[in-house]
Amino acid sequence: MQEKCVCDKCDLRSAFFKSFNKPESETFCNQKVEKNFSKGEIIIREGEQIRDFSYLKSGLVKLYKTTPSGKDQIILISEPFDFVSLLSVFSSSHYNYSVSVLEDSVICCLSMHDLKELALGNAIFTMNLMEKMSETTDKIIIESLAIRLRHLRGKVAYILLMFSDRIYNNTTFELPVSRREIAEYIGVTTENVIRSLSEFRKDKLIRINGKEIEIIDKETLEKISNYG
Amino acid sequence: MQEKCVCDKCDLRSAFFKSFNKPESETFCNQKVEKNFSKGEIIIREGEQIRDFSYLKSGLVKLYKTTPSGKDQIILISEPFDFVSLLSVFSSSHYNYSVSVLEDSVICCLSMHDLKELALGNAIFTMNLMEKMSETTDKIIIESLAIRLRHLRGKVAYILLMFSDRIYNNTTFELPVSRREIAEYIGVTTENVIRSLSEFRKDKLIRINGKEIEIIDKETLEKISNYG
DNA sequence: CGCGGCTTTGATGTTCATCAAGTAAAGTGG
DNA sequence: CCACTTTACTTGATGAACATCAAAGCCGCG
Repeated sequence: MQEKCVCDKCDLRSAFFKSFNKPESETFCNQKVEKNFSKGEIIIREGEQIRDFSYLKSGLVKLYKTTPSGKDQIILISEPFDFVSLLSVFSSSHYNYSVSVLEDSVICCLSMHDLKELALGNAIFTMNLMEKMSETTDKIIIESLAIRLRHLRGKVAYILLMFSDRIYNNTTFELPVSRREIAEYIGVTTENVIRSLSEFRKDKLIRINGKEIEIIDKETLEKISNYG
Repeated sequence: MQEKCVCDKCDLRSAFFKSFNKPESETFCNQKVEKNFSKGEIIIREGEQIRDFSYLKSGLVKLYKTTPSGKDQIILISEPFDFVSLLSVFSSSHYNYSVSVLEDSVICCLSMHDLKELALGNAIFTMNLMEKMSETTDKIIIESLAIRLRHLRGKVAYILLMFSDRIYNNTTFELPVSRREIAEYIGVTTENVIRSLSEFRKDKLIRINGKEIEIIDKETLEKISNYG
C-alpha cells in the first residue's frame, strides 16, 4: 500500500512546488510517502485527528460530510492539484469532513509536523500553499452558490457540464458517481436526478448507457443550466 | 474618511499578528490605513481589481454575490477578526464577490504589495494568515451545508440562533439585516422568511418589534433548527 | 441463487415560490 | 415640513416544483 515516491515522475513537484530549491526538494521527497487507494475506499473520516498533509497526485475523490440523520452532503469532487486535506488542516486538529475515492487514486502524504517545518522555513512555499488553498476554497464557494441558485433541471445540467467540461474535457464520459451521489452533491432527491436525466434523454440532449453519458445537444443543456 | 491607525488601540495587532516583532510591527503600522464606513456603504464591488488587503477591525459586514438575474446571494455575515478580503486575494486579481456594511465599521487596509512583502519576509506571519483563512473558509462551507440541509422553518431558526449565539451573545438583539437579506442568506423567498417569523411569534418562541428580536423559547427554536 | 444496493417510473401530497394587495416606514424634493 | 415616492414588511390565495412513498427490474457479489 505504501511506497516511496519517485520524485522524478511527480508532476506536482515542478508544477506546484516551484518554490523549492534542490536541497529542500530532497528533504521534501524523502519525507513524503505515496499511498494508493482504489475506488470506494475512504481516505479520511470526519472527526479523525489530522496527522498528515495529503494531496491528490492522480485520480478523483469526493469530500463530504455526514449529517446527524445519516445522509451525506458532498462538498466537492476533487481532481489532482486540488488538495485533499486543505480545508481545515491549518485551523483544526480534526477533520470535519470525510474523503473517499471515486477513481483509483494516488495520494502523497507528508506529516503535518514536517509540512509546518517546511512552511516556516520557506515563505515562498507558504505563499504558494496559500494561493492553492485560496483557489480550492473559492471553487467550493462559487460552485455551491451556483448550484443553489438553479432549479432541479438546471442543477442536473450544471453537474453534467461540470463533468464534461471541467473534469473529463469530453462530451462522452463515464460517470464516476452514482445517481444518489449526484443528488447528494446538488441537494435534491435521487429520484429527481434520475427523472431529470431521463427527461434529458427523451429530449435528445444526452445519451445514457448506465454510467456512460454522451452529451449530444450541449447548447440546450447550457441554456437549461443557465436557468431553464 | 481615512486616518492613520493608532496601533496602541488596535486589538488586532496583539490578537492576530502575534508573529511580529517590534520593528516589523512598526513597518506594518506605518503602512496600513484605517477607513471608516457607515451602514449601507459598499466596501468592495464584485469584479473590482484587488489592490488592498483589508480586514475588519470593528463593525459588521456582509459578503455577497449578485447573480446574472440581479438577485443577491449572501455568502457570509462577517464579524471582526474574520477578514474581509480573504477569500480570493491570494488566487485572483479581481474580487468575485462584493462586501457591504451592515453596522458602522472600521476597516484596516494594507496594499497587497506590502502584505506580500511582509508575508515573504516572515513565514510565521504567513502561517498565521493561512490559519485565519482556513478558519473563515471553513466557517463559510460548514454553515452553507448546515443551511442547505434544513427546511424553511429550520433555516430561519438557524439564522436567529446564529445572531443570538454567534454574533450578539444575547437573547435580545437588533437584526442588522432586512427580511430580504435573511432570505438572500438562506436561499428562500422574503415572504417565507416573514411567514416563519410570524409563526414563531404566534407560537411564542420569539418576540418581534420591527428589527428587534427577543428569543423567548430557545429550546424549541433549537429543536426546530435541528430539523423540526 | 438470493440478497442488497442501484436504478427507474408512477402516484400522491407537502412545501414552498409566485402573485396579489395592502399597510407601514423611510427617504426625497418642493 | 409636508406631499410624494419608494422601499420594507405583512398576509392570503394559488399553483408549481419537488419530496415522499411504493413497486418493480437490474446488476453484482458472496
